[in-house]
Amino acid sequence: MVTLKDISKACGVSLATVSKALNGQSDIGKETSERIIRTAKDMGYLPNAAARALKTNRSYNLGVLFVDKTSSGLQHEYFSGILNSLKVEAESLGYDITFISKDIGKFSMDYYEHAKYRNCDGVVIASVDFTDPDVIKLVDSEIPTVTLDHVFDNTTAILSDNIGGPVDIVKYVYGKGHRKIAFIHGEQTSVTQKRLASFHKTCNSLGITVPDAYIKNAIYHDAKSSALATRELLALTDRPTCILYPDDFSSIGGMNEIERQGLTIPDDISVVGYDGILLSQILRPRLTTFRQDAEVMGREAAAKLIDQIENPKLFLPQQIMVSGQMLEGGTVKQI
Amino acid sequence: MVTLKDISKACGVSLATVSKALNGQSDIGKETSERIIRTAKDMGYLPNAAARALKTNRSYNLGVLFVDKTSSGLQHEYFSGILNSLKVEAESLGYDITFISKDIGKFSMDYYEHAKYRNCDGVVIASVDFTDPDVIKLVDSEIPTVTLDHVFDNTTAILSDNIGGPVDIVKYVYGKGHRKIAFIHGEQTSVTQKRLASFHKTCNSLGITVPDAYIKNAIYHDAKSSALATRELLALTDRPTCILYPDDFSSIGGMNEIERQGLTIPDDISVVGYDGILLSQILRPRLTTFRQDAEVMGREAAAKLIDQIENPKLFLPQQIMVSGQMLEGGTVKQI
DNA sequence: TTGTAGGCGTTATCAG
DNA sequence: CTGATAACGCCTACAA
Repeated sequence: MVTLKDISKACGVSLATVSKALNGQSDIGKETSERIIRTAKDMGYLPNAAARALKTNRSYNLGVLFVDKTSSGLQHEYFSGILNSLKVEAESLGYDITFISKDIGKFSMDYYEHAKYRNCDGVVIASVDFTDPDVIKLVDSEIPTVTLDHVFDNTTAILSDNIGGPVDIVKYVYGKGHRKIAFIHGEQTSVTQKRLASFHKTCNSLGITVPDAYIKNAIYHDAKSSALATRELLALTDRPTCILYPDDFSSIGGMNEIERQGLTIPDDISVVGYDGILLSQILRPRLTTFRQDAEVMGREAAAKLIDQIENPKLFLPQQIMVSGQMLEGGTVKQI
Repeated sequence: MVTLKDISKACGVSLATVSKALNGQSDIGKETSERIIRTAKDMGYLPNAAARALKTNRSYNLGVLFVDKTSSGLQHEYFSGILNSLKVEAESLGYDITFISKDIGKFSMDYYEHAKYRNCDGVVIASVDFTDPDVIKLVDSEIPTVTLDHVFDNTTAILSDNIGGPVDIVKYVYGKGHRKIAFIHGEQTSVTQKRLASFHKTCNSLGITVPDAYIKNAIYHDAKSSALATRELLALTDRPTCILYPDDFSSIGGMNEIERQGLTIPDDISVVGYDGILLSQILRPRLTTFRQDAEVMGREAAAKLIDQIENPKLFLPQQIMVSGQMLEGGTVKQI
């Protein structure tokens, strides 16, 4: 491994001079500087991140918290989309990404300790149980954090528009003539609460009354529970004409159930998803859904976190709303 | 931040003693050792990974190469499944995971340089273009590597059974009475070559002749290209009775095309996928497909790599075959 | 059984 | 403009 020392020998200058030249300090002669940079490249010099981190207390490394109860946040196309754009943006700004978790090896650490141990300059928190005390500890610590889809007091949050989504959806299906709209929602989280409240509010403002029986709970990204909820809805004497699902993936479970009962989509029942993942757009009929912009969410998360890291003086926690958009497919009928 | 020095002061012993006690060296008095460990915990001591890496040349950090041409290897459920289990296994063995890529920040590095810069103890190579000279450079370097689904000379490879998969599939559909079997394959990679060769060989051994027109190329994870290939197959005067797809996801494109032509699955045309991702199991009819065991692949990759890192003397490159299994769904008709 | 001291590769301060 | 030199936090002969 070639170090600064090797270069200093090769160039016949001091170690300090090499360091300065390579870091573009202004107080080095232009010629010397160029010579040093050239030989450094020739010799295949690479800075040693560990040494640099030790000295500067900056690792250029971002932690990412990506766990959910099913341990499969990564399988969810929405989240893997976020991760991907987060990675791309961070890398373009010179930062690497490391997963943060509890219990690394025999050591039992919490998230904060893990991030600290790895000298993370900051942590992006996505897809976790935000009520976990370990998450709160991390958020309350001195480590800069950015949360996704959850607001804490002193942290920047990147938020998908969980109010606007249901508004757009309900207005859309209302415009298609639907008045009996059922809503199957995911497990209790602040995201779910927002979507549900927004659903009710929008229905209310449009003069639609939603029977309690039209609200069903299920589990995100779980086709089975949505199928079950669907079956219950179809068994009602006063059936809904349109069903909103927690997400695109689970809507497939619902649609299967509908078709199993000999009904067709959208002629007998209309269906709307949520997320707008790739999958939704290759189904036939194309799924009518609300697209969350995972790419922007990931990019913003990285950008805001790095901004906070690099300009701590200017830091003000903010909530950044990332808007989505309706994707009109063929699963909602005009009635 | 609490360091060894702080603990040494608090305990009234030397820094070296603390280090030894915390690392479980045998040459420290039992009492002293216990006292040190206790106060370390009380004070909330955490080792500093950077300092340790600098000193020991071991980072307990694994690099992961996860890029494909579309920059979306992560979106592919098969790969995100591998990543997930890789992560879980590595963490349980005390290793963290960092993504490796080209061009981090203004620095333009290749994969090897990036891994070196981050002091990765080893790198898992998955989902890349294995002909990329930068990949070859990394594989040929002194950094331990493990590849997924591709064999290099001096490296351990974790291989999905791309020979056995097509064998099982062809035998299965043959058993269902099919003799006119078409195969739509993904872009040219060694994986594709193996599957294709195995397909031909198996057909041959069963006495099936496959017309050239039954072999179509498409793109992995791309519904559109599979739909197109499907259309061409259906236009043949002597149509296949069964179509094999490059993967589950793209098979949806094919199935849409089939249904758009007024044909039903499996009554008019039978269909088989590849991968056995979650999605395939929630479709109705359930997709008949060959499941690749992503969980085992990820786990083995981590385990073998770490084994190689920790026992370099005992290292022998090996090829580990991870077998899959047929998942019988409802998309292949008995004829 | 414990302590001393040197060094891993960098950066930064301060003199020359 | 350039060069010593002291840290950063940790590990490890070697000495006591």
